Amino acid sequence: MSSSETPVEGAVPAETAPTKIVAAAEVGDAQLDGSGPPGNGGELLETEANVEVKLADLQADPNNPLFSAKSFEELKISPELLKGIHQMNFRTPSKIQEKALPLLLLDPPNNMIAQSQSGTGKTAAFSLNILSRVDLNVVAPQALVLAPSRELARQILGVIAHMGQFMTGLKTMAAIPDPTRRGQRYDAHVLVGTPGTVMDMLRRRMISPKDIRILVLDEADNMLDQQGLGEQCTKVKSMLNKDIQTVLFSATFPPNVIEYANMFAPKANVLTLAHEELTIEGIKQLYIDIDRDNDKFATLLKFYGLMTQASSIIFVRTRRTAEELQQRMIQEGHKVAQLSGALEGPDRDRIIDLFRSGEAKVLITTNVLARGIDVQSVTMVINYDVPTMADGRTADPETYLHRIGRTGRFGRVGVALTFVHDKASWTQLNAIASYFKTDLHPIDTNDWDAVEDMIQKIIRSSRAGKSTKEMTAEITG
DNA sequence: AAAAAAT
Repeated sequence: MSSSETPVEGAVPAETAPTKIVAAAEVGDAQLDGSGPPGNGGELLETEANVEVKLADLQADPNNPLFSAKSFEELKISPELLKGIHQMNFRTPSKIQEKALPLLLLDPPNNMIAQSQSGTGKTAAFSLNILSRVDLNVVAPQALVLAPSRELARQILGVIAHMGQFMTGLKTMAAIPDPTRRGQRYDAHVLVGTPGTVMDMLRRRMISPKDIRILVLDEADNMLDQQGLGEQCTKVKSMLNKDIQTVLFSATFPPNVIEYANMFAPKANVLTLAHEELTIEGIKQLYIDIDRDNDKFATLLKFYGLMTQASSIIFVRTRRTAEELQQRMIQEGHKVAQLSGALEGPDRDRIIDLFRSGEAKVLITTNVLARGIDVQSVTMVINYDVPTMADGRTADPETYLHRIGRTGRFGRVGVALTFVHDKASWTQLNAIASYFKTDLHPIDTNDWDAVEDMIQKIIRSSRAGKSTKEMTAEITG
């Protein structure tokens, strides 16, 4: 739209595109030497992926070193904010942070549309931009972040509050349904909320739009594309000032939403990835062929022991399945938590917090938690149901990618296991694999010991904090 | 189908 310029690769050595995901390295013996978990620094996040940078200003050169931040220190941010970044264990900007931060922080502010793989530090990037622009002397909403779920909104708020902990007087608030605050004004510098609630609060004048200068949509493709969410986000934007900085972030931007994204954030600087480059190398993608639908539950039971090695998420298609599966697991004597939009807000808060703390290790959930949720102890993701579109038949590659992205956070390794039980689910998984040009590895059900051993190794490596860079994990010999 | 509103 705004730029017809030829996309230019970023100022990184042009690596060969990672077409082969079927690497044949061996899972090294995890060195449980207490080297500790990787920090959140970018040094562990060398993804090989090439970010395409398209600048709204056609005169500007994307390879200009000014548009690449090799350190947080070189950015013009306050000592208090820098202290918060260090406190969070961020040492070096990740690839997306390196590219996005200089462009986000320019004055006057530019819009941005940015794509980066799951678990590479998108939240920190837009949070830093927000905090560096907040005027603490004005106690009124100045930045608004919208997310597709209550849980994600709370998580983002936590990151912003953590990063801004040394900014004296900073106030942040969650704009999510809260019966105890009915009718009260939301006078905080930064608000993070869900679209419907924010829209309602703006209408009721509980949120003043007057000083809002930044609007961020996290999981932007989902926010703009999904029926309901899209209208709500558009309505919210229409109630804000016209000249605000609009920032869209996601791991995925399917072709059908790009045009709308460009209208929502016009003249944006755009950072994109080819969809072949979206899969995270550290996530070992497996599938298991199950003969009959009825055997799915029995198969799940076989994995329970592995699931409790660290933390695991089981994704199902419907709220009802989530609840039924939990009941059956409990009947088998297993401890499992369950979360879906069918629960009340306070129960949702309680359960996700139990899962974060590790008190609940196995969580059954719907797509409500498919996107954005960052629990670094998650080593295993199980797709009990293959993700499909609304019709229940067509494969949903984006949701698959977001689901498996709940593991393998910040360069760690993880396992993603998808259940295939009939021709339809087999076709769907194949469509997903070819969409991302990824190979999925079959689990050999005849050699359970080998399966257990292989997954065990990955989990142990993950728990030891081994990053993909340190250790290339593999499954098939 | 799920999510998203105190509609």
